[in-house]
Amino acid sequence: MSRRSDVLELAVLGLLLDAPMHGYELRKQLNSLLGTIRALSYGTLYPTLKGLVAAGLIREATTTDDTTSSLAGKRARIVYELTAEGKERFQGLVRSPGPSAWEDENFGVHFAFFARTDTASRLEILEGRRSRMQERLDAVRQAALRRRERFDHYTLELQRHGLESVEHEVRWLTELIDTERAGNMTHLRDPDKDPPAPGR
Amino acid sequence: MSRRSDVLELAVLGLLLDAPMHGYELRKQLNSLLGTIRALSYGTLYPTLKGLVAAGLIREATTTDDTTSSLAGKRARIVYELTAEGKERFQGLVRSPGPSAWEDENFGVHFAFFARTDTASRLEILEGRRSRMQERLDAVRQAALRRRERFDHYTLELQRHGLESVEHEVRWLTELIDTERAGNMTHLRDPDKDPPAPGR
DNA sequence: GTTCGAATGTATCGGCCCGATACATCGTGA
DNA sequence: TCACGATGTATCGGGCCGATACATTCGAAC
Repeated sequence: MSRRSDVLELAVLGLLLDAPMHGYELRKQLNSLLGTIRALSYGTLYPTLKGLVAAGLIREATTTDDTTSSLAGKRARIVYELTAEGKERFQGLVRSPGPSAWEDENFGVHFAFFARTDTASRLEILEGRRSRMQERLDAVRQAALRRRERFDHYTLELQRHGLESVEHEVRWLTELIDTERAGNMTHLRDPDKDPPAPGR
Repeated sequence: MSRRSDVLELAVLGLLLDAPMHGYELRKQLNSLLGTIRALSYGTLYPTLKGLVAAGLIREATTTDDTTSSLAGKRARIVYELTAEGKERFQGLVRSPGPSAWEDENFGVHFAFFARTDTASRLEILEGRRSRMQERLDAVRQAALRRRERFDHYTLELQRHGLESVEHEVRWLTELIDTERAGNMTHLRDPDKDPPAPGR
């Protein structure tokens, strides 16, 4: 209930922002969206949905098509939609650098919903992530210098690969930041629409 | 008890293979070894140690230095060492392609203990991981082709970055496999010592 | 037309593992 | 001497996963 992971909440609210959905669809969309990055299991999803309803961020909207309704069956099928508080909450979450957003597994989820926010928030989060990755780079390099001989060949290879991966991410983030800044320049006056610089 | 995660067990047994240790040291070594890859928390470590003792894979060896012993204090300090079954079990684990070894977070741990096994096992695991990564590559590329237009700019960027990361890992694995094969050629007759091809 | 399997849909339960926390001792430097 | 940080063991609450159960609907094969 209390320390709900933020990022799951963000994902559910973000998807419901596009359109009302039921749980099954929610899971499918998220898993196709994030692919290998992160999966959402039913064991997490349904309790989360209940929590969000209890918190007043989403609400149940029973299906409009009653073509099936005789009397007994009543196929269970619960469509959820955002409340006003839910939309507000999503905006708060997607901009917030709340602690969990910086973790390796969570950052990608956060990023996947960037299209629903504005350039300023995007830049803040991208830069926050990049500076953290650079700190990590420095820390690992320091450590490597200090006790290089204590490690065997394979551990060193692992370190090297890890380092290169982080460097790769830093380059990616820098690219995105530059694009974002360039795009920001060209259409300063409408913060709602956000066609991010054309080039793919 | 039952479905113990394999990789934790591997790590603990692997470290104890080098030298007997107590929990605190175990945790420090592992976290410095794996750095950002994976952390081991006390909430996991101590139950795991108990489980391993119960399974007869490790045994408690009370500290030899009794310089401190007056009578009351008896600073709690439990040194663990491998049993014969433990060493056997480790060899089984480090070679086994047991399901958990292929997960993203676990493969690195497995890899970190490569120095304790032989070239054949290393090659099997490296190639297993590579082929899985290539499958993932294909799957993601397929998916991207099929429904490219359904995703927004940021989701596509996420996909691209993910793809590049996997490609990077495949290149790394290929390098390692080549080195391993070359090293295997040059000293076929002693599988115990394994000075893996000099180049860093 | 019927039947059978795959997709759609909701829900729970056991369990791993993390993060926080508590408690105790030791070494060291101000 | 006294405080603080490192060493050390241990537990507890809880989030999230994986498996599983169960019901309905649709399409394809026969």
